[in-house]
Amino acid sequence: VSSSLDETRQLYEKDEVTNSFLKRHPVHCEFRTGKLPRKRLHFHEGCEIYLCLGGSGSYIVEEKLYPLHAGTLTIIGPNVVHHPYSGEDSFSRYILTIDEAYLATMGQLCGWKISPFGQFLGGSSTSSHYFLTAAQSERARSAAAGLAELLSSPDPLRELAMLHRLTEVMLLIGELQHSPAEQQLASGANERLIQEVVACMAASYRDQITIDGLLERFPVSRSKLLQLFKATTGFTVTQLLTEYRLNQAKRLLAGTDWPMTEIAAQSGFGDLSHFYHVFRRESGITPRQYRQKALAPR
DNA sequence: TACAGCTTCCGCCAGA
DNA sequence: AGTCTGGCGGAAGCTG
Repeated sequence: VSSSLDETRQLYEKDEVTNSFLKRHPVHCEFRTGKLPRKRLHFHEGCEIYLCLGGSGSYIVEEKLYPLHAGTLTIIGPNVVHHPYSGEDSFSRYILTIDEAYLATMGQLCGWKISPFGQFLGGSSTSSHYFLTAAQSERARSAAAGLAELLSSPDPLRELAMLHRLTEVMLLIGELQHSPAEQQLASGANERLIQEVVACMAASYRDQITIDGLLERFPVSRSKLLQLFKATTGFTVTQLLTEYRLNQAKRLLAGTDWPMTEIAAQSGFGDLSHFYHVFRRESGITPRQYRQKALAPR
């Protein structure tokens, strides 16, 4: 029992990994390959740019489900709930994270009228998703590879070189935003089904949701829904539901001084005792401890 | 698709 | 009074 408790503690720390990266340096870039284990739906500071170079999978970002395959580029705003998933060993990607303040400084230099994230994400949305051509994909890959290499280099001109690489990435994103037709690859019926189910769950996780309720709205066979959902998202239906609820609870804990009864109710937990149990199990600390950590000065 | 068997969840109560 | 843990039984979810 104690070892699994340690594991959940470590999971909580992992949530904080991106934040601590950005504290040390405002830009982080890393290449990873291999399947993604099911982890937490989570949020962190800074903007995340996710470039997929091989294999396929899917990315839950708030209420959206984006398909991932070679040449997809996903941009996620700061503190936006997300979770990438792939069960394939050949899945490879670059993950680039940029500190909010750093982007704001770049924005000042470039004379952006709206916030850098608005500029970056194309308006008021909290995320965007693009399908790159082979040439665009190669540009993004080489810039990301350059960034990753520079991070471990003692080069005195490193910061300048990184800024150069970063500018390449942002120019590409600017092009993508202004390209006339965003070539939305037609997704299959199965994929659309799960996209709609995820959107439905994200919209109503505060209420009681049951599998039967979902089946009334989406008339497919029970086993098909459950199996497809798991294969696509990496979560079972109730697991994802709990993830949405926990993240809402975390936001409310950090952002309000509401009592636990209110936090639990507004997050979709019908029972206070159950809320405490689940929170403890999934994050390793109690709700009050989470609130204290979130409010502590950095 | 239907179902059996197993696991996990959920709401409730009691108590620290 | 508010926060948190433990345990229980029925309900619901999940897998093969």
